[in-house]
This record gives sequence, C-alpha cells and structure tokens, in this order.
Amino acid sequence: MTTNIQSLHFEPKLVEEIEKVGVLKKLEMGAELMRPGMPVRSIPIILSGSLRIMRQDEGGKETFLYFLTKGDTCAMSLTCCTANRPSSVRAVAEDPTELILVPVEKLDYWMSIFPSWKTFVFQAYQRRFEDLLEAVDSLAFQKMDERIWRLLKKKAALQEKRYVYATHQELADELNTSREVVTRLLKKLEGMDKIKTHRNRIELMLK
DNA sequence: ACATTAAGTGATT
DNA sequence: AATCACTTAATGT
Repeated sequence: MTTNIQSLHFEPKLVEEIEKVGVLKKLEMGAELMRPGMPVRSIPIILSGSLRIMRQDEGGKETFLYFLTKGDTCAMSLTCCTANRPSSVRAVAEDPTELILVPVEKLDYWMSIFPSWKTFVFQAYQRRFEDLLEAVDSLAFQKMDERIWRLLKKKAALQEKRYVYATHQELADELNTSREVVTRLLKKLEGMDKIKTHRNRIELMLK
C-alpha cells in the first residue's frame, strides 16, 4: 500500500521538489536501512510499512527505541545530517517498506522557504521525543523489585488491611514474569523487613 | 497417609 | 530476569 507524497500535507511546490530530488527506495521485510557508524547522506520519509529503530550496545545487544511509520521521518537522521555525524542507531524494516530518500543538501534550503517543511521537521522531533520517553519509562519499569512492591502496596491499599491474598504465581502472571522471580524478590523484600510471606498471603509491614 | 498445590533453591543462559 | 529441574513445606481429602 503506497502512500504518495501529496498525502503528507506539504505545499505543492515542496511536493514537486521532493519528487524531483528524492529517491524512492523499497525495503524487504527485515532489510537494514541504517546501522551504527554509517554516514548519513540523506533523510528518509516513510511512505508505507514501518521501520524499527534500535540502539545497540558494545556487545551488539539491541534495545528497541521506537517505530517509524507512514509520514514519519527520522529525527536521528536529521541531527546526524546537520551535525555531519555517523548514525548511532540501527534501522530495520519491520514490514515491507517504501520510503523516499532526500539528500541532505536540500534540508536547510527547504527549512527556510517551505513552512510546511519546517512544521514537518518540528513535528518529527516532537513525536520521536515522546516515543523515546515511552521507551525510557518501560525500561525503568522493568525493575521488577519496584514493580512488585508497587503492586503489593496498591493491592493492600485497595482493601483496608496489610494482607495481600495472592500466590506468587498469580503475582507473576500480573507482572508478566516468572514465579521464581517473584519468590526471590519477595524474599528480598522480606529481608528488608518490608513484608512477611505466608502461604497464599503476604503481610505488608507498614508502620 | 497420600495427593495436590504453593513456595524455595541452584544451576544455567 | 527467564527457564529448568528439582526439593521442601503447607493443606486438603
């Protein structure tokens, strides 16, 4: 399903420019568009499909940052281009994807004469920033010990008492983790005198 | 006493 | 933090 450039509410003259200077590129699912260290010579505008943007650590382990979909462009590319720095992320096609590559040289010029381009770039930054915050949140939330403690307090507060009636397995299911992890972290909380564990029941030690 | 279910543990990735 | 393989403890019949 191809989206054309017209649907991205650019002014007609800009659409013309993009068509003249942009290069259409199609990516198979799983194809890599960008990898860390690659020089960035053009910025992509996604027409259809989606790109998965990831960060990579030294060992090559990847963490998901955000998706780019129809009408998006890559904020990283914009900064890399203007600062003339290599890419620090990896971009892989999540689906079969079509995009237009716009050469760097045009960016400044378009910024100054096309209001819709300025808006486009500005929005790209704003949306990517939001996505990034979301990614940070979910990573921060993945500290299971905190999540369990929050859940217990919430459950206890929901009633009036200091007991939470649940098995480790049930808690594990709620937190999308394994029973063993829950058991161990509860043990840790118990060691800190925050709770006492019983069968089918957890006692919150609130003073 | 026996079976069932919950909880605890070590090792491995 | 997840998974596996097992052990041990608590409870129900």
